[in-house]
Order: sequence, then C-alpha cells, then structure tokens
Amino acid sequence: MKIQKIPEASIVRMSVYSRYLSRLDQKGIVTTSSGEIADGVGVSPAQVRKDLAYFGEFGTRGVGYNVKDLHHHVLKILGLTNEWPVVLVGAGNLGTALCVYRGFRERGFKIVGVLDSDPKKHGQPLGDLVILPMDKMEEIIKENDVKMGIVTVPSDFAQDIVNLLVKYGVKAILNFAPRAITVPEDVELRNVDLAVNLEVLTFKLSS
Amino acid sequence: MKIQKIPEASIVRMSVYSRYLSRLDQKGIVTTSSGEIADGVGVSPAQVRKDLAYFGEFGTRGVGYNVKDLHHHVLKILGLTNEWPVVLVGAGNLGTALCVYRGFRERGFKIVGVLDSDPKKHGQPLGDLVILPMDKMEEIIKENDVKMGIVTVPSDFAQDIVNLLVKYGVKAILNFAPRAITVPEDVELRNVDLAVNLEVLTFKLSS
DNA sequence: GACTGTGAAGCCATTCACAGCT
DNA sequence: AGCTGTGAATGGCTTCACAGTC
Repeated sequence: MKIQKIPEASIVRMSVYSRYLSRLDQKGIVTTSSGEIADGVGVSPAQVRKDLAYFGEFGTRGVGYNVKDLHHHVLKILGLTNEWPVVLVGAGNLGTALCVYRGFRERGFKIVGVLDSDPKKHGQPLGDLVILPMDKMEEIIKENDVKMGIVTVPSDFAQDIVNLLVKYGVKAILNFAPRAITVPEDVELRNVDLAVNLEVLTFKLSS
Repeated sequence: MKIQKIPEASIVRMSVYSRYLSRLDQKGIVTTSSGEIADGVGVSPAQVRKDLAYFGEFGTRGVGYNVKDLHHHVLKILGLTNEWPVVLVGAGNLGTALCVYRGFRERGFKIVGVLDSDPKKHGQPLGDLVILPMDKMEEIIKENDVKMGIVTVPSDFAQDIVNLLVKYGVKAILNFAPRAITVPEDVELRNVDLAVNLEVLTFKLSS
C-alpha cells in the first residue's frame, strides 16, 4: 500500500463501519465480508474494501474479515481506544441534550465540564455534572487534559468561545452555531448545522 | 445555462449562503459580491458564482448582487418561502431539545406534533405542544399536511418509525439514529450522526 | 476597473475489473 | 469458488481563467 491522502468521506465511513462491526460482534458473529458490511451500512462492497485499504490489509483473501480483529483495528485508527474528555460550552436546550446524550458516552466521549455564561444557570445540576461559569474553562481543560470541545452557544458568541477554547489548549472543536468560524491551522474544526439538513430536504421536496 | 445535475454540496452551501444573506440584509447592506459572500461563509468566490449559476443569473456584471433580491431567490430555490409543518418522533433528550430549537423556527420549520411511545410522557407539555402517543401519528400528519419528519428514537426502533411516517405520507425524513435506514424511492432521507462528527475529530487528533 | 457567468482544466473520490490468495 | 486488495477507468466537483457587461 502506498501512502496517500485519505478522503474525509472515508473517515466518516470508517466511523460508521465501526458501529456496525460492534453490532456484529455483540451478536457473536465471528467472520464478515466487505459485502456484508456494505449491505449493513448502505455503501458498495468496493467502497468498503477501498476505505479499509487506506489503512492496511485486515482481511484474508477468499475468506473475509475477522469481526473482533477488524473492529479493534478500526477503533484504533479512529483513536477510540481511550476515553476522550470533552468540555461543552453553552447549556441551552441543545447543549443540555448533548451533555446527557448516550451516543457520545457509548463511543468513549466523556463530558467533564459544562460551561455557560448565564449566572442563573451556575450551580444547576446537569446529568452528573454542575453548570459552571465561563471563568472555570481554563481549570477544567487543564485539570482533565481536555483536547476536544463542543460549542452550542448562540451564533454571535461562537467565535469568541472558540477563541477561548483554543487559547486554553483545545485542539478539536465541534461547533453547532450556524456561523463561519475560524481556527488556527493546528486546530480541527467541524460544523454541524441542523437547519441545513432540513433545508436540503425542503429543496428536494420543492423541486 | 444548460440543465445539469446539481451537486448536493451546492445545495448545502445555498442554505449557508441564505443565512449569510439574511444577516447582510438585517445590517441594511444593499449590494454584495461573490467575494464578500465567499469570505463570509468560508468558500471560494468561484464556488459561490458556480453554485448560484446552477439556478440562474442573479447578479449584474461589474456590480454584484442585490442582497434582498438574491436572498429571496435563494429562499425560493430552497423551498423556504412557506412555513413547513414537521412532526417529531422520540421525545428523549435530543428530541425535546430539537423540539424547542430556535434555529428551526427561525428558518420556517414548525413542529406541529411530538410523539413518543412511552406512556409516562403522554400529556407532558413540551414547548407549546403536548407529547402524544404514537397512534396519533396519522391524525397529526393528515390534519397538518405534514411532509417532513424528524426521528430521534433509539436506533432499534428507527426503521419501524420511518416506515410508519412513510405509510402516512411523510416524504422527507431527518434521522438522528446511527443506523442504516431504507426508504422508498420517492422519500428523501438524511442522516445526522452526531458521534461520527466527534470521531472524525479524534481521528485527526490521533494521526 | 470591477465583478459576473461559464467552458475547460484539474483534481479528487468512487467504481470497475481482475490478479492474488485460501 | 469465494473474497480481498488494488491499479485503471470513470464520474463528479472544484478551481481556473477569461469573455462579457456595467
């Protein structure tokens, strides 16, 4: 295998494969194939093989893949073999929902701090945490060695919050505010725009 | 302009442009350019022009675009000139958060019904709605002429719920369950996988 | 001079098709 | 015979570069 750039879409699919492999493993299935995975997640078998091939040779020709083995490899590729501490900023409706979202914990993400600028919220319990004021950000990040942040503050404040997170050493940010945000080169940013997803649907319904 | 297939990525960007144009309009700005829009949303000017060109000629050479005018055109293209009634299924943490999410209402999406299978939740207020049992689905959809649904139920039930929505006439579904879901050809489906977004970040942090 | 609209070129991702292994 | 791994072919999106317009 030559070294080459890996498409972001492949990484997204790797994450999806890993969830499917975890299900196969739970069902006690020992061996699988690119065809089975493809059916299970809704892509082509060639796509599955190509994606996996970016990272190594995990299968046996004529046989397929060992489920446990492949699952472990994929988790390792995604960096999910250890728990990730995460700080969440913005304890509004969306923030509180994400804070207790089981899908994150199941995949090894642990929210270790929830911050909000509203003094009325400070001290309020949220899951097994307590909402803290913004000036606790540095402490939370440093004490827990936090590298990831989730931003669910109103759009107007998103860039400022992101700047703060970066200042205190966060290296990857998931932003839910529908605004263009900039970060330094060594920081990873992903945006999730919930309304956009509905609007793609209305476009298709209308055309 | 020739007829041609429009990339989905272009539609996503159109939605982003429309939000930026709405901000420019609010600020009272009358004229803009592909360069300004590009800077504002973080893409290239050529990309902006190409995207818009899929749908028509909205600008004036040497001048730029009229903000109000372009904004209106983009909203019309996205099918956002009328309010869309939406039904939401699954009043867990994520579902309740989305139900009162301002970002949806601001863009013309109105949740007209929240359903959950848990009898303990029935009758509980949620925003200005009340959580209803699943067997009210048909009534809600028919009475409000609902064409869009949001699914925030546990993964194991997502396909069943989607099947029900489709059965009662919903034509576009936004699914938050991390499972492969299938729908008939005439139904649009989009998946939002929140954990995947964090996992793409961990991949990048780890590599 | 400034900015749009667009064919052509370049680039990137997916699919194909088959050699290689069990 | 069955399935992986992969170079080659295809298809699609983005960028380039410039003619057209004000």
